[in-house]
Amino acid sequence: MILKNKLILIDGNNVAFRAFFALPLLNTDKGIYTNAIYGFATMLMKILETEKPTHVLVAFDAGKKTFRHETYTEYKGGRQKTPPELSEQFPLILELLTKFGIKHYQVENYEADDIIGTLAEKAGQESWDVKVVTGDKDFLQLANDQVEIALIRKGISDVENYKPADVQERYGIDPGRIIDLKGLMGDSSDNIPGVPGVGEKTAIKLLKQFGTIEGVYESIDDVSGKKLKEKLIDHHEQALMSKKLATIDRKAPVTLSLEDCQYTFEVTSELIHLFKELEFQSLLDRIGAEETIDQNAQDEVFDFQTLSEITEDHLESPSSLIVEVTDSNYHYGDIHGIGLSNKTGSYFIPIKTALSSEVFRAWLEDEKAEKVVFDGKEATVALSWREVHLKGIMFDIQLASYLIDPSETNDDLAAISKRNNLSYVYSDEAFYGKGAKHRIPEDEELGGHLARKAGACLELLPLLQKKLDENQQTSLFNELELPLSLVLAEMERMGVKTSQETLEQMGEELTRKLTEIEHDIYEMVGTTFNLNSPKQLGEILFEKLQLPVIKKTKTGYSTSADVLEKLAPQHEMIPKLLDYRQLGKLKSTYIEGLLKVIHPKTGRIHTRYNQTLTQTGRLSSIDPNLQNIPIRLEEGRKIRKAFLPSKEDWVIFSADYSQIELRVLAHIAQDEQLIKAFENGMDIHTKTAMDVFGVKEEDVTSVMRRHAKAVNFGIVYGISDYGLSQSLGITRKEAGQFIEAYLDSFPGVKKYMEDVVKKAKEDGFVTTLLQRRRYLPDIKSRNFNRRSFAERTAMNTPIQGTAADIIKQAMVQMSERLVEEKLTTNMLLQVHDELIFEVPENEIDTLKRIVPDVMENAVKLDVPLKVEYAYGPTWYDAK
DNA sequence: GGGGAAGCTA
DNA sequence: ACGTAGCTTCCCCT
Repeated sequence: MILKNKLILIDGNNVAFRAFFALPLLNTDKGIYTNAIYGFATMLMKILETEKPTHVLVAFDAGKKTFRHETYTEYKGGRQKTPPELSEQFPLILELLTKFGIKHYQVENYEADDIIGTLAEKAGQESWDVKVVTGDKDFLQLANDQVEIALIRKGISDVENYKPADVQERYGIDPGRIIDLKGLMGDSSDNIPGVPGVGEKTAIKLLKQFGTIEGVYESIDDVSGKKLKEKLIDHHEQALMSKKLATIDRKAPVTLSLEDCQYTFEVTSELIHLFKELEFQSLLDRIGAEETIDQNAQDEVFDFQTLSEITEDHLESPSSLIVEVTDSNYHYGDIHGIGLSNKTGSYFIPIKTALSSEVFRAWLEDEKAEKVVFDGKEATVALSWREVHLKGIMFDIQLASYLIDPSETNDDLAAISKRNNLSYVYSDEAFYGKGAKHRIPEDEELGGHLARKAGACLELLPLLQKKLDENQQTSLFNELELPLSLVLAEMERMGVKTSQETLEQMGEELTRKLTEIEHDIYEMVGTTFNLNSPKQLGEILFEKLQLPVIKKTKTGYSTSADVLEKLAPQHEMIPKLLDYRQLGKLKSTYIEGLLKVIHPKTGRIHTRYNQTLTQTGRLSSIDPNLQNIPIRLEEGRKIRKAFLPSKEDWVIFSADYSQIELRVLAHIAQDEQLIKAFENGMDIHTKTAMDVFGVKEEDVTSVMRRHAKAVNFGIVYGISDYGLSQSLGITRKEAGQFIEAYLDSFPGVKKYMEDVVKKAKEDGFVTTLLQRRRYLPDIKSRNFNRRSFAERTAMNTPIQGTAADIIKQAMVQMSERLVEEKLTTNMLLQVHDELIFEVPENEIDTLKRIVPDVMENAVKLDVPLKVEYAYGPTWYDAK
């Protein structure tokens, strides 16, 4: 069988522009912008994978002037200049194509359109399959039985394929009439005038009636509508010229033959090299290039010694210390070796040697022996499970790196090293392999890796110290984050006692209810299907039952709770479905999920806090996430009954900041109104309602208060009229008026919002009260969505981040205070604005005094902080 | 194994 | 086409 040739023609300029504007302004360590290149490569790979072409060509526009300018000097006039951040990416896009083995081509005086038109025609005549990839609708004129147009819709990888029938379906005209359509309606992006006042709808109507522009003018008397007729007559010439401009030349002087475009799929080492240079890790994964150990790293000789006996001489201060854990969850993993580095050298210590050495154990526990670590919390917890109490951590590379720039990859020592021009460390992923390929090598090989890691930490110490200092983050590091990491280590190691029986009982009840609901639904609908599949559910609701489609997702119908609520009156199964969703969530995530992570030896759940992840400075919690245990609905809230104190007659004691974010806002914005309201102990939502709606306190209705509350949330999140309208179910205009009224009532807030965005534009970053930092490169983006998001982030991050600073400070002080007061109380959990303790009965009164004291005075603000507390036999009762 | 939808928290 | 910050589960495709 002879395989049919398949030619892909790509509109290079168009794809590059789209990629550039669709993606954030990515750049490599060396400061090369890569977003357009990345987007181009992503699109290319997708096309090559799905289409498997035999021939490929990427066509580019040549120069500024084309033959179309002879027809109309204003052609493509008024276009914004190509941003330099994009133009500098073009040479690399060409290099990328070369390394893919793909031909690129341009012709003086002609546009990419004409090259593509000419070659598409040629290939079509030879009965090849042709596909044109572009974002420009003009190309639809080329569609025919051989030529299909792939229109990029939004983003970079979302395409819509047009065969002639699809053009007919979408526009109601044949592909050949697209030029008439453009001739009538014009095209603002190419500055093609068309006929003023004629848009897509009118143009299509005319073409359906008369066929072509020429047809329209031949029968101009039959055109209905006096105004329209006049406009057409007045702009006769212009319409014909516009049509000419929109016509793709299929006879352009293309010297390239079809065979010149031959393409064979091949992953070359050159391509891999380029991807590495451009830091396209995800694309490397996609072409199946196993992350190999960096050539540079491998080449660099690294001297180290494997110790079979440890003496004091090996333990200089400071030393970097790597405690390597086998499992990603350090509560469960084994330690498989120790790396050590100081001015006497770098060492690998096999784990047996380490744990059996009295000298080494004593050194680990010696507060005065200074250690530099990478993730001290991990090392502390892992050793603590083995009854070794690590002391003397003076610096944590991971934490420091996170404070310097939270947006960078901070969980990979190799990446941090690279950013600081150290190249001999292997990344853990490359060294151990990932997924099914994960393996832990024998000591001989392992030793080098750990010694290199230790060596890098020691070298990074002064570099990161200097950066912290330049950022004025030294005290944030020393006084807050480093001590906090040790507090968190204790909390994680302690864990929280969880009743398996309680969870199991709740699980059984949920299973019963779920089975019943499931059957009811099947009966009502008359068929069985997977209730958990949004796809199957969508088909049932919107096709079988013909319910109205309220919202769509990228992949199909939306079946989210807000959609279902709107549909509830239309079908009796919907409320059942909502119940099913709610209970199903409880069962799978919370009952089964939590049962899986109760530690078999301690009977407790040991979460891990990620201290180096969030962009705002908050903690996050994983495996399990104990920061999203249900509370809003009673059924879910009952899950909290499973969380208990360790011992009899102890209680769970919970304390939370009241309105911390609005208080922080009042302080940062120095808004007199808001500060006064908090000083007077007012209900802040009521106060907001009074000001926004201009009523007296006693006249604030519950609806007004609810709206005011939503406005307050909106303010904290970086408000938009759209967002507020969504959350309140009001129009965008009304939401806009609420916001305006709010900002008039709180002028300090208004000024803050303006100033913080301005400052972010100047500095490129925003900061919190304690000098935490977040960079916002998108704040200068030309893409409205990206820029708006960055602006909201600029408003929100100092607020959310300062609140995080405050509770972190409180945790450090609370931990010290518990020691000072010789209490046996344990701090167990942190949930962003809330601390949870387990407390023996005889310490409750003390805690009632010191917890609010510490939390309210952790940081001095110009507004009072307020803490509320509660306690009871389970977490559920601490309300 | 990964991406998307959905839903839980502050 | 869109309120801030997260994590886990499920489906479904590769």
